[in-house]
Amino acid sequence: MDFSIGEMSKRTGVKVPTIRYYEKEGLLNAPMRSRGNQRRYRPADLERLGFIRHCRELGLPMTAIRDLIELGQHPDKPCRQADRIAADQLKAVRRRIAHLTRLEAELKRIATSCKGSHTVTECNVLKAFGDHGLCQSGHSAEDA
Amino acid sequence: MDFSIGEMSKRTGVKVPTIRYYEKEGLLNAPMRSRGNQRRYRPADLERLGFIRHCRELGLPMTAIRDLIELGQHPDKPCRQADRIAADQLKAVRRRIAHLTRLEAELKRIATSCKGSHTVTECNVLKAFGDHGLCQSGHSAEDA
DNA sequence: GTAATCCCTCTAGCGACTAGAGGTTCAAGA
DNA sequence: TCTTGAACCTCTAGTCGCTAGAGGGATTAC
Repeated sequence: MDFSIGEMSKRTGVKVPTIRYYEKEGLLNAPMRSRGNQRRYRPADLERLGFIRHCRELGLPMTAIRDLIELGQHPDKPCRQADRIAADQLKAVRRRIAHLTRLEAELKRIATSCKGSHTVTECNVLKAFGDHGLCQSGHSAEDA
Repeated sequence: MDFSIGEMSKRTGVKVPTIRYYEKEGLLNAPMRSRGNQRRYRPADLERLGFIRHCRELGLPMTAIRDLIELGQHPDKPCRQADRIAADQLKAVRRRIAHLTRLEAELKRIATSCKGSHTVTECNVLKAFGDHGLCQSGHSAEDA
Protein backbone atom coordinates (compact mmCIF):
# COMPACT_ATOMS: atom_id res chain seq x y z
CA MET A 1 0.00 0.00 0.00
CA ASP A 2 2.82 2.39 0.86
CA PHE A 3 5.89 3.22 -1.15
CA SER A 4 9.52 3.12 -0.17
CA ILE A 5 11.68 6.05 -1.15
CA GLY A 6 13.12 3.97 -3.98
CA GLU A 7 9.62 3.32 -5.33
CA MET A 8 8.89 7.03 -5.22
CA SER A 9 12.07 7.66 -7.09
CA LYS A 10 11.28 5.09 -9.77
CA ARG A 11 7.77 6.40 -10.27
CA THR A 12 8.63 10.08 -10.51
CA GLY A 13 12.17 10.06 -11.82
CA VAL A 14 13.33 12.15 -8.87
CA LYS A 15 16.51 10.76 -7.36
CA VAL A 16 16.47 9.33 -3.87
CA PRO A 17 18.78 11.91 -2.23
CA THR A 18 16.78 14.64 -3.89
CA ILE A 19 13.58 13.36 -2.31
CA ARG A 20 15.22 13.50 1.11
CA TYR A 21 16.44 16.97 0.27
CA TYR A 22 12.92 18.12 -0.59
CA GLU A 23 11.75 16.80 2.76
CA LYS A 24 14.48 18.68 4.57
CA GLU A 25 13.49 21.83 2.70
CA GLY A 26 9.85 21.41 3.62
CA LEU A 27 8.46 20.76 0.14
CA LEU A 28 7.47 17.25 1.16
CA ASN A 29 5.98 16.35 4.50
CA ALA A 30 7.98 13.94 6.61
CA PRO A 31 6.29 10.60 5.95
CA MET A 32 5.55 7.69 8.28
CA ARG A 33 8.40 5.33 9.02
CA SER A 34 8.64 1.55 9.03
CA ARG A 35 9.65 -0.25 12.22
CA GLY A 36 13.20 -0.08 10.92
CA ASN A 37 13.00 3.72 10.44
CA GLN A 38 12.61 3.71 6.69
CA ARG A 39 10.31 6.18 4.94
CA ARG A 40 6.89 4.94 3.83
CA TYR A 41 4.95 7.18 1.50
CA ARG A 42 1.23 7.38 0.66
CA PRO A 43 -0.22 8.04 -2.78
CA ALA A 44 -0.78 11.71 -1.90
CA ASP A 45 2.95 12.09 -1.36
CA LEU A 46 3.57 10.60 -4.76
CA GLU A 47 1.26 13.13 -6.31
CA ARG A 48 2.94 16.00 -4.59
CA LEU A 49 6.36 14.82 -5.64
CA GLY A 50 5.10 14.72 -9.22
CA PHE A 51 3.87 18.28 -8.81
CA ILE A 52 7.24 19.40 -7.51
CA ARG A 53 9.07 17.64 -10.28
CA HIS A 54 6.97 19.22 -12.96
CA CYS A 55 7.41 22.64 -11.44
CA ARG A 56 11.17 22.17 -11.30
CA GLU A 57 11.24 21.06 -14.92
CA LEU A 58 9.43 24.27 -15.75
CA GLY A 59 12.19 26.14 -14.00
CA LEU A 60 10.28 27.37 -10.96
CA PRO A 61 12.56 28.11 -8.01
CA MET A 62 11.85 26.20 -4.84
CA THR A 63 10.44 29.27 -3.15
CA ALA A 64 7.77 29.57 -5.84
CA ILE A 65 6.94 25.90 -5.47
CA ARG A 66 6.62 26.34 -1.75
CA ASP A 67 4.19 29.19 -2.37
CA LEU A 68 2.12 27.10 -4.74
CA ILE A 69 1.94 24.22 -2.28
CA GLU A 70 0.94 26.58 0.50
CA LEU A 71 -1.75 27.94 -1.75
CA GLY A 72 -3.00 24.45 -2.52
CA GLN A 73 -3.64 23.88 1.19
CA HIS A 74 -6.18 26.72 1.26
CA PRO A 75 -8.83 25.80 -1.29
CA ASP A 76 -10.95 28.87 -0.63
CA LYS A 77 -8.31 31.45 -1.30
CA PRO A 78 -8.39 33.25 -4.59
CA CYS A 79 -5.89 31.86 -7.03
CA ARG A 80 -4.53 35.17 -8.17
CA GLN A 81 -1.16 34.30 -6.73
CA ALA A 82 -0.88 31.12 -8.76
CA ASP A 83 -1.59 33.09 -11.90
CA ARG A 84 1.06 35.51 -10.90
CA ILE A 85 3.70 32.85 -10.37
CA ALA A 86 2.98 31.34 -13.76
CA ALA A 87 3.04 34.72 -15.47
CA ASP A 88 6.28 35.73 -13.75
CA GLN A 89 7.95 32.52 -14.73
CA LEU A 90 6.77 32.92 -18.30
CA LYS A 91 8.27 36.38 -18.38
CA ALA A 92 11.53 35.10 -16.95
CA VAL A 93 11.72 32.34 -19.53
CA ARG A 94 11.11 34.79 -22.34
CA ARG A 95 13.81 37.06 -21.04
CA ARG A 96 16.23 34.16 -20.96
CA ILE A 97 15.34 33.14 -24.49
CA ALA A 98 15.91 36.65 -25.75
CA HIS A 99 19.25 36.78 -24.01
CA LEU A 100 20.37 33.42 -25.30
CA THR A 101 19.33 34.33 -28.80
CA ARG A 102 21.68 37.29 -28.69
CA LEU A 103 24.45 35.05 -27.43
CA GLU A 104 23.75 32.57 -30.17
CA ALA A 105 24.24 35.21 -32.82
CA GLU A 106 27.54 36.26 -31.38
CA LEU A 107 28.84 32.78 -30.80
CA LYS A 108 27.97 31.92 -34.35
CA ARG A 109 29.95 34.90 -35.54
CA ILE A 110 32.85 33.86 -33.33
CA ALA A 111 32.73 30.20 -34.23
CA THR A 112 32.79 30.84 -37.95
CA SER A 113 35.44 33.54 -37.84
CA CYS A 114 38.39 31.18 -37.97
CA LYS A 115 38.40 30.44 -41.64
CA GLY A 116 41.95 29.94 -42.83
CA SER A 117 44.23 30.76 -39.94
CA HIS A 118 45.88 27.88 -38.19
CA THR A 119 47.94 29.12 -35.30
CA VAL A 120 46.93 30.87 -32.15
CA THR A 121 48.58 34.16 -33.06
CA GLU A 122 46.23 34.80 -35.94
CA CYS A 123 43.21 33.11 -34.47
CA ASN A 124 40.09 35.17 -34.87
CA VAL A 125 38.21 33.03 -32.43
CA LEU A 126 40.51 33.98 -29.61
CA LYS A 127 40.42 37.61 -30.70
CA ALA A 128 36.66 37.57 -30.84
CA PHE A 129 36.37 36.07 -27.39
CA GLY A 130 38.53 38.85 -26.11
CA ASP A 131 36.95 41.76 -27.83
CA HIS A 132 33.58 42.80 -26.65
CA GLY A 133 33.88 45.81 -28.92
CA LEU A 134 33.51 43.62 -31.99
CA CYS A 135 30.21 42.52 -30.61
CA GLN A 136 27.22 44.42 -31.90
CA SER A 137 24.56 43.35 -29.42
CA GLY A 138 24.84 44.35 -25.81
CA HIS A 139 24.72 41.10 -23.98
CA SER A 140 24.82 41.98 -20.33
CA ALA A 141 25.58 39.86 -17.34
CA GLU A 142 22.04 39.21 -16.11
CA ASP A 143 21.21 35.48 -16.36
CA ALA A 144 22.64 33.07 -18.89
CA MET B 1 50.45 53.86 -14.28
CA ASP B 2 48.99 50.88 -12.42
CA PHE B 3 45.40 50.21 -11.45
CA SER B 4 43.92 49.44 -8.10
CA ILE B 5 41.40 46.64 -7.88
CA GLY B 6 38.64 49.22 -7.70
CA GLU B 7 39.84 50.79 -10.95
CA MET B 8 39.85 47.39 -12.59
CA SER B 9 36.33 46.86 -11.39
CA LYS B 10 35.13 50.19 -12.69
CA ARG B 11 36.73 49.69 -16.09
CA THR B 12 35.48 46.17 -16.70
CA GLY B 13 32.28 46.01 -14.72
CA VAL B 14 33.54 42.97 -12.81
CA LYS B 15 32.94 43.30 -9.09
CA VAL B 16 35.86 43.59 -6.73
CA PRO B 17 35.32 40.33 -4.84
CA THR B 18 34.90 38.55 -8.16
CA ILE B 19 38.28 39.80 -9.33
CA ARG B 20 39.88 38.39 -6.20
CA TYR B 21 37.96 35.17 -6.81
CA TYR B 22 39.35 34.92 -10.37
CA GLU B 23 42.82 35.33 -8.99
CA LYS B 24 42.27 32.57 -6.46
CA GLU B 25 40.98 30.34 -9.24
CA GLY B 26 44.00 31.04 -11.40
CA LEU B 27 42.27 32.93 -14.22
CA LEU B 28 44.19 36.07 -13.34
CA ASN B 29 47.82 36.14 -12.31
CA ALA B 30 48.54 37.45 -8.86
CA PRO B 31 49.56 41.07 -9.47
CA MET B 32 52.24 43.20 -7.84
CA ARG B 33 51.41 44.73 -4.50
CA SER B 34 51.83 48.22 -3.12
CA ARG B 35 53.97 48.74 -0.04
CA GLY B 36 50.77 48.40 1.94
CA ASN B 37 49.89 45.06 0.33
CA GLN B 38 47.24 46.30 -2.06
CA ARG B 39 46.94 44.87 -5.58
CA ARG B 40 48.39 46.92 -8.44
CA TYR B 41 47.47 45.84 -11.94
CA ARG B 42 49.09 46.49 -15.32
CA PRO B 43 47.21 47.15 -18.55
CA ALA B 44 47.70 43.54 -19.64
CA ASP B 45 45.77 42.41 -16.59
CA LEU B 46 42.97 44.76 -17.54
CA GLU B 47 42.85 43.22 -20.97
CA ARG B 48 42.72 39.74 -19.61
CA LEU B 49 39.96 40.61 -17.20
CA GLY B 50 37.98 41.98 -20.13
CA PHE B 51 38.54 38.73 -21.95
CA ILE B 52 37.32 36.73 -19.01
CA ARG B 53 34.30 38.91 -18.59
CA HIS B 54 33.29 38.60 -22.19
CA CYS B 55 33.69 34.84 -22.08
CA ARG B 56 31.56 34.65 -18.96
CA GLU B 57 28.87 36.75 -20.56
CA LEU B 58 28.88 34.31 -23.42
CA GLY B 59 28.25 31.54 -20.93
CA LEU B 60 31.62 29.82 -21.06
CA PRO B 61 32.38 27.87 -17.89
CA MET B 62 35.57 28.80 -16.10
CA THR B 63 37.29 25.61 -17.20
CA ALA B 64 36.80 26.58 -20.84
CA ILE B 65 38.14 30.05 -20.13
CA ARG B 66 41.15 28.55 -18.44
CA ASP B 67 41.76 26.46 -21.55
CA LEU B 68 41.50 29.49 -23.81
CA ILE B 69 43.93 31.46 -21.68
CA GLU B 70 46.36 28.57 -21.65
CA LEU B 71 46.07 28.43 -25.42
CA GLY B 72 46.74 32.14 -25.68
CA GLN B 73 50.09 31.67 -23.97
CA HIS B 74 51.28 29.39 -26.75
CA PRO B 75 51.10 31.44 -29.94
CA ASP B 76 52.47 28.69 -32.17
CA LYS B 77 49.94 26.06 -31.31
CA PRO B 78 47.17 25.40 -33.76
CA CYS B 79 43.94 27.03 -32.75
CA ARG B 80 41.71 24.05 -33.38
CA GLN B 81 40.88 23.88 -29.71
CA ALA B 82 39.60 27.44 -29.62
CA ASP B 83 37.30 26.67 -32.53
CA ARG B 84 36.11 23.66 -30.69
CA ILE B 85 35.27 25.56 -27.52
CA ALA B 86 33.30 28.14 -29.48
CA ALA B 87 31.45 25.48 -31.44
CA ASP B 88 30.63 23.49 -28.31
CA GLN B 89 29.31 26.55 -26.56
CA LEU B 90 27.22 27.43 -29.58
CA LYS B 91 25.72 23.96 -29.53
CA ALA B 92 25.00 24.23 -25.82
CA VAL B 93 23.31 27.60 -26.24
CA ARG B 94 21.13 26.24 -29.02
CA ARG B 95 20.14 23.28 -26.90
CA ARG B 96 19.15 25.63 -24.12
CA ILE B 97 17.11 27.80 -26.43
CA ALA B 98 15.25 24.77 -27.76
CA HIS B 99 14.52 23.63 -24.25
CA LEU B 100 13.35 27.02 -23.07
CA THR B 101 11.15 27.38 -26.10
CA ARG B 102 9.32 24.22 -25.11
CA LEU B 103 8.95 25.53 -21.58
CA GLU B 104 7.65 28.80 -22.89
CA ALA B 105 4.89 27.06 -24.80
CA GLU B 106 3.79 25.14 -21.77
CA LEU B 107 3.99 28.04 -19.38
CA LYS B 108 1.92 30.07 -21.79
CA ARG B 109 -0.70 27.36 -21.80
CA ILE B 110 -0.61 27.22 -18.02
CA ALA B 111 -0.64 30.95 -17.46
CA THR B 112 -3.63 31.49 -19.70
CA SER B 113 -5.62 28.54 -18.41
CA CYS B 114 -7.16 30.37 -15.49
CA LYS B 115 -9.86 32.24 -17.32
CA GLY B 116 -12.90 32.54 -15.08
CA SER B 117 -12.19 30.54 -11.96
CA HIS B 118 -11.41 32.45 -8.83
CA THR B 119 -10.65 30.11 -5.99
CA VAL B 120 -7.88 27.62 -5.56
CA THR B 121 -10.12 24.57 -5.77
CA GLU B 122 -10.99 25.20 -9.38
CA CYS B 123 -7.74 26.76 -10.40
CA ASN B 124 -6.45 25.43 -13.65
CA VAL B 125 -3.07 26.94 -13.11
CA LEU B 126 -2.47 24.82 -10.06
CA LYS B 127 -3.83 21.77 -11.84
CA ALA B 128 -1.62 22.42 -14.82
CA PHE B 129 1.46 22.77 -12.67
CA GLY B 130 0.69 19.43 -11.16
CA ASP B 131 -0.15 17.46 -14.23
CA HIS B 132 2.67 16.63 -16.50
CA GLY B 133 0.24 14.46 -18.45
CA LEU B 134 -1.54 17.55 -19.76
CA CYS B 135 1.75 18.62 -21.19
CA GLN B 136 2.27 17.67 -24.82
CA SER B 137 5.98 18.30 -25.18
CA GLY B 138 8.48 16.18 -23.29
CA HIS B 139 10.45 18.72 -21.33
CA SER B 140 13.07 16.72 -19.57
CA ALA B 141 15.24 17.66 -16.65
CA GLU B 142 18.51 18.44 -18.49
CA ASP B 143 19.41 22.08 -18.11
CA ALA B 144 16.98 24.97 -17.70
C1' DG C 1 19.85 -18.27 7.21
C1' DT C 2 22.10 -15.61 4.15
C1' DA C 3 23.17 -12.56 0.54
C1' DA C 4 21.92 -8.79 -2.29
C1' DT C 5 19.80 -4.79 -2.36
C1' DC C 6 17.89 -1.27 -0.32
C1' DC C 7 17.73 2.29 3.17
C1' DC C 8 19.49 5.42 7.11
C1' DT C 9 22.19 9.86 8.76
C1' DC C 10 25.77 12.91 8.26
C1' DT C 11 29.17 15.72 6.04
C1' DA C 12 31.22 17.83 2.19
C1' DG C 13 31.39 19.32 -2.58
C1' DC C 14 29.83 21.49 -7.10
C1' DG C 15 29.98 26.45 -9.91
C1' DA C 16 30.39 31.11 -9.75
C1' DC C 17 30.01 34.02 -7.09
C1' DT C 18 28.20 37.26 -2.86
C1' DA C 19 28.01 39.07 1.93
C1' DG C 20 29.90 40.24 6.11
C1' DA C 21 33.25 40.73 9.99
C1' DG C 22 37.12 42.88 11.59
C1' DG C 23 41.06 45.24 10.53
C1' DT C 24 44.68 48.17 7.43
C1' DT C 25 46.10 51.55 3.79
C1' DC C 26 45.62 55.24 0.76
C1' DA C 27 44.70 59.97 -1.05
C1' DA C 28 42.92 64.39 -0.55
C1' DG C 29 42.00 68.38 2.04
C1' DA C 30 42.90 71.52 6.19
C1' DT D 1 51.67 67.08 9.10
C1' DC D 2 47.43 65.42 10.50
C1' DT D 3 42.95 63.68 9.83
C1' DT D 4 39.18 61.72 7.75
C1' DG D 5 36.70 58.66 4.87
C1' DA D 6 36.82 55.72 1.19
C1' DA D 7 38.98 51.94 -0.52
C1' DC D 8 41.52 48.00 0.44
C1' DC D 9 43.01 43.49 2.96
C1' DT D 10 42.00 38.36 4.58
C1' DC D 11 38.94 35.01 6.08
C1' DT D 12 34.73 32.54 6.67
C1' DA D 13 30.28 31.35 5.45
C1' DG D 14 26.17 31.60 2.57
C1' DT D 15 23.61 31.15 -2.00
C1' DC D 16 20.78 27.27 -5.10
C1' DG D 17 19.58 22.73 -6.08
C1' DC D 18 21.26 19.20 -5.79
C1' DT D 19 25.10 15.07 -5.76
C1' DA D 20 28.65 11.96 -3.75
C1' DG D 21 30.56 9.38 -0.26
C1' DA D 22 31.35 7.23 4.35
C1' DG D 23 29.86 4.12 7.54
C1' DG D 24 26.33 1.69 9.02
C1' DG D 25 21.25 -0.74 9.57
C1' DA D 26 16.79 -2.86 7.28
C1' DT D 27 14.33 -5.52 4.05
C1' DT D 28 13.45 -9.10 0.95
C1' DA D 29 13.94 -13.10 -2.05
C1' DC D 30 15.68 -17.42 -2.14
